[in-house]
Amino acid sequence: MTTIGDVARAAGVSAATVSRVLNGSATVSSERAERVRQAAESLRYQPSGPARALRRQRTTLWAAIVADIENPFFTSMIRGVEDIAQRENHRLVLCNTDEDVDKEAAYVDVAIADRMAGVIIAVASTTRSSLDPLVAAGIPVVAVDRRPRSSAIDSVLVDNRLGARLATEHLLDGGATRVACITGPARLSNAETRLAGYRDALAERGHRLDRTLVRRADFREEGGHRAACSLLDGPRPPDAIFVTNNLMTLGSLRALGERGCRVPDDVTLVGFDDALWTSLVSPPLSVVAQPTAEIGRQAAELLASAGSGRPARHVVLAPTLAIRESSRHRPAG
Amino acid sequence: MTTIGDVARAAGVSAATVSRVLNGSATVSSERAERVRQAAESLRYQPSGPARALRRQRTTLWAAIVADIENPFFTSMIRGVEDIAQRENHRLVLCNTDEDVDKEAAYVDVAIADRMAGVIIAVASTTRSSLDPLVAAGIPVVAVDRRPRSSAIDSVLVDNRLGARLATEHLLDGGATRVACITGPARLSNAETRLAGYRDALAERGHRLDRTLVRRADFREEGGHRAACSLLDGPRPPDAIFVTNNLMTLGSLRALGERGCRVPDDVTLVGFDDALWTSLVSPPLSVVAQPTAEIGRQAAELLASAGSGRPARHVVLAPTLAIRESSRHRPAG
DNA sequence: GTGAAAGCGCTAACAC
DNA sequence: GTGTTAGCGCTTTCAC
Repeated sequence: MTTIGDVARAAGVSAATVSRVLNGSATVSSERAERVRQAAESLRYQPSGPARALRRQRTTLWAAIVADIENPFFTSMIRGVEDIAQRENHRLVLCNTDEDVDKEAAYVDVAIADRMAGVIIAVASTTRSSLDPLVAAGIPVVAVDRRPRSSAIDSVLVDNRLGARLATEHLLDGGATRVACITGPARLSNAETRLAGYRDALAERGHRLDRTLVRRADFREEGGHRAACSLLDGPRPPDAIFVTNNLMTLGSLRALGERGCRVPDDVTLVGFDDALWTSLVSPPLSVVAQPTAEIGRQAAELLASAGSGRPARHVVLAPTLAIRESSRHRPAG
Repeated sequence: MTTIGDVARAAGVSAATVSRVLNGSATVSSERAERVRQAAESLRYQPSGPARALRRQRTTLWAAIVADIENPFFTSMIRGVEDIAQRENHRLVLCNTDEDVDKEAAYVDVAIADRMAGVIIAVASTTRSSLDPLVAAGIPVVAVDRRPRSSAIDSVLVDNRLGARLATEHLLDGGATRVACITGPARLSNAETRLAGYRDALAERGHRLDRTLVRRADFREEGGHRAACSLLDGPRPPDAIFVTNNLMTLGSLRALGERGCRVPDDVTLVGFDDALWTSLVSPPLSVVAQPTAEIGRQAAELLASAGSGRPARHVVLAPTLAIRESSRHRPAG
C-alpha cells in the first residue's frame, strides 16, 4: 500500500505538506499543492484510516446497531439515518444484533475499539442494555425505537402507548368484544408500552383485561405465528387481534389463513408498522404506522449535534392509524 | 480512554506482557497473567482498534456492500454471511449503496482505508464496478447476485437464466400468449441474464420476441409500478408478466390492483425472490426462489478461504420455481 | 510556507 | 518468561 511518504517523495515535498494539502488545513503554495494532488492521484493514494484515527483519536464512522435487519421498520429507519450521515460526511456501518444482548455488547465493543464517532442503537434489552461503556468512552449515543434505562441518553421514538390505544379502540369500536394482543418480549420498552396502550383502551371502554388474551412473542414472524395459533386454538378464541409488530402480523395472518379464519369477518386485525406489502396482503392490513425514515433522520440529527454536553433530548413522534380492510366494521347481527 | 500502558502500570508489568496475555500469544506466568486480566477488567480496558490495525496491517472486519438494504433478498443473504462471519471471528459491517456507483466507490474506499479483511459485494454496475482498487489493495473480494466484469473475482449466484426460463415457460404453459417481462437496469448482469432466460423460453416455444412487451425498471417498487402501468395501459396489454425482482413484483401487483385487473384470471404473474409476504399477498405469488441465506454462507466461506492465491471460484446455485395462485392455469375458453 | 520531529497505542523482534 | 525498543502511517506542534 502506498503511504503518505511515497506521495511526499513523488511530489518532492515533505509528508507534512502532503497531509496539509489533502486535509486542506494550512496554506500551501498552489504550485506544490498541485504537484501533491497529482502524485496522490497517480499513486492511487488512500490514507490509512487506522493511522489517521490513531493520530486524531477519532473517526468519521457512525454505527447503527439494530435488532433485526430483516425487519423493514429498521431498514426504513436506516434510510433516514443515511440521508443525514451523508450530509454530515459520516460513513454509516450497520450492525445486526439479532435481538441478542451478547451480540449487542460485542458490537458496542467494536464501536468503542474502533473509536467510532457516534452510535444509533435500538437496544436489545431495556434492562440489560450495554450503553454504559459507550458513554464512558465518550461516544455520543442516540437510542431509537426502544428506550434504554438511562434517561441521560438521547432518544427518538413514537408515542407507542398512544398508537396501541388508538388501534385497540378502533377494534373495539368495530364491535369486537374479545380483543387479543400479541406483544413482544418484556425486556423491550416498546413491547411494554404497546401493551400498556392496549390496556388503556380496554379500561377506558370499560372492558376487563383478560390475561388469556395476551401473548408475548419475539417480534418475529415465527413467534407471531405461534402466538396466534395458541390464541385461535384456545377454548375461547378472540374476535379481534392487535399485533404489536409487522413481522408478527405476517405470522398471525399465516395462522389465520391456515385455520380458514376469515379476516375481517371472523377476526379483525390491526398490526404495527407499515411496509410495502401491508396494503397488498389479503386482506389489506390496518396498521399503526410510524414515520420510520423521520425517526432515523431525527436520531441522526441528534447525533450530529451531540458532544457539546447539552442535556439529553427525547423526541417523541406521533404514530398514525392507517385503516384498511383487515379491521372493517362488521354490521351487528 | 485507558491504554495498554495504564493496564501495564496497574498490573506492574510491561506493555508487552499485557499484549501477550490479551492475545494469548506467548507463555506468560499464570500469576502475572491473572494480574493482567484483572487490571484490564477493572479498568474496562478496550484495545484500540486503530492502533492494532496500524501495527498489524490488517483488521478483523468484513464489509458487505449491497445495493439495497430494503430488499429482503439482500437482508436474507446477509443472515447467511453473518453465520459464517461469527464462526470465523469476523465482525460484519453493512454498507448500502442504493444502486449508486458513486456510493459504492465511496464504500470501497472506506474498506481500503480501514484495511478491512474482506468484502462481499453486490455490485451496483457490472460495467462500472469499483473492484479494481480492492484487488490492488490485496483485499479479498467475493461478488454476489451480480457478476462483475472481471472473472478473476470469486462469485456466488444462482443460475438466473435458468430461473427466468422456468418462470416464462411456466407462464406459457399456463396458456399465456403475450408474456411481458419487467427486468432491471442494463448495467446489472442479473437483469440481463434474467431477460435472456425469458427470451430463451420464448424462442424455445416458438414465440417471437415482442419488444413492446419488455420493460426495464430499477429493481424497486416504484419502478415496477411504473413499468406495469405502461404495459397495462398500452394498446395491447399482456396476459402474463414475468417480473425479475421482488420489489418490482409488489409494484406490479399494486398497478394491477389499481386497474381492477384480476390475477390470475386476467393476467398471470411470476415474480423473482421469495419473501415472508409472497404467500400472503393477494393472490399468493408464484416466484423463482433463490437460496438466499445459502448464497451468503457460500460467499462468506469463499472469503474465509481467500488469500492463498488460489484461482477464482464461481459458485452457481440452483433456483427453484415456487408455484402459487398468481400463475394458476386458466381453463381454455 | 515548509520541513523536522514527536507521538498516537499497539505488537513483534530482539535482548537478557 | 519478561522487558526494552522500534516502528506501523499519520497529523500537528515547533522551528525557521
